[in-house]
Amino acid sequence: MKNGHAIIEPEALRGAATQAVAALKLLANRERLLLLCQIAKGRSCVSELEEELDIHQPTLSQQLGVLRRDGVVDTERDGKNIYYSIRDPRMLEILETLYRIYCPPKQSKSK
Amino acid sequence: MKNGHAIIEPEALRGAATQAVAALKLLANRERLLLLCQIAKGRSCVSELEEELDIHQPTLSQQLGVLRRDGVVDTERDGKNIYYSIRDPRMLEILETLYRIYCPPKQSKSK
DNA sequence: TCCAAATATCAGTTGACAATAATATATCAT
DNA sequence: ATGATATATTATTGTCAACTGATATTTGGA
Repeated sequence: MKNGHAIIEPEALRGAATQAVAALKLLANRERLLLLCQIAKGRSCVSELEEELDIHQPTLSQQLGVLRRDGVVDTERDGKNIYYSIRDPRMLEILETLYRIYCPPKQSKSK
Repeated sequence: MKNGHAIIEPEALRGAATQAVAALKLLANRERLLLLCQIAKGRSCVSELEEELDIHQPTLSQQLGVLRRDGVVDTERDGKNIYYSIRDPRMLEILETLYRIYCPPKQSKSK
């Protein structure tokens, strides 16, 4: 890493860290991360997510509730279904980075 | 986000997610994130970190212990002091992204 | 060898998060 | 209005991570 980040005052740094940590906490759970990856690929409704991720419904809704309250995702009702999409572009940026690091195009390396 | 990531099989994706989540968990704590930022700026010893971050010693050592065991940091003894530095370049990449997102050069936005 | 400084480890407590089960709400079709 | 489907909420419980306090280990200097 280039050693030259913008110099930032300790107080501001703490503030930034608080924000960053809030986002990281949301990502730091395997099911929720996969969930966000799925939504990032394109909006999906709860039953689709339930099927693709094999998480059972109340748990899924609870997690989605967290993401909603934190402003990370948007919802849109279409008849009986509710579609989720990513709202916070910063989340997408982090997801991009994670893809780049942990999902290399050719070789997949498991633990 | 461009909708085109490398297509990755569900199993491999789960493996990648497991790895990513392990890293994210380490970052998803304010003190530990600040700690890593500090170390990323240049190697530092425990007492320096203790002073700069105002975390008391056993807690700090415990956190550093976690980072050590997970292969995220390297240690190097110099006399009575032990110096820490980042070992895992992937951590640096994530930290870079977080800086870009949450520590914009000019305007600092809190909360 | 003995002491002080730096760091690490251990045991106990607490608090936050996630899973589950049960129930509630909203929408559509009849 | 009634039933069925999709989603949300609530209460309960179990698990794990982090803080604290006390103690151990390592090193350098007297």
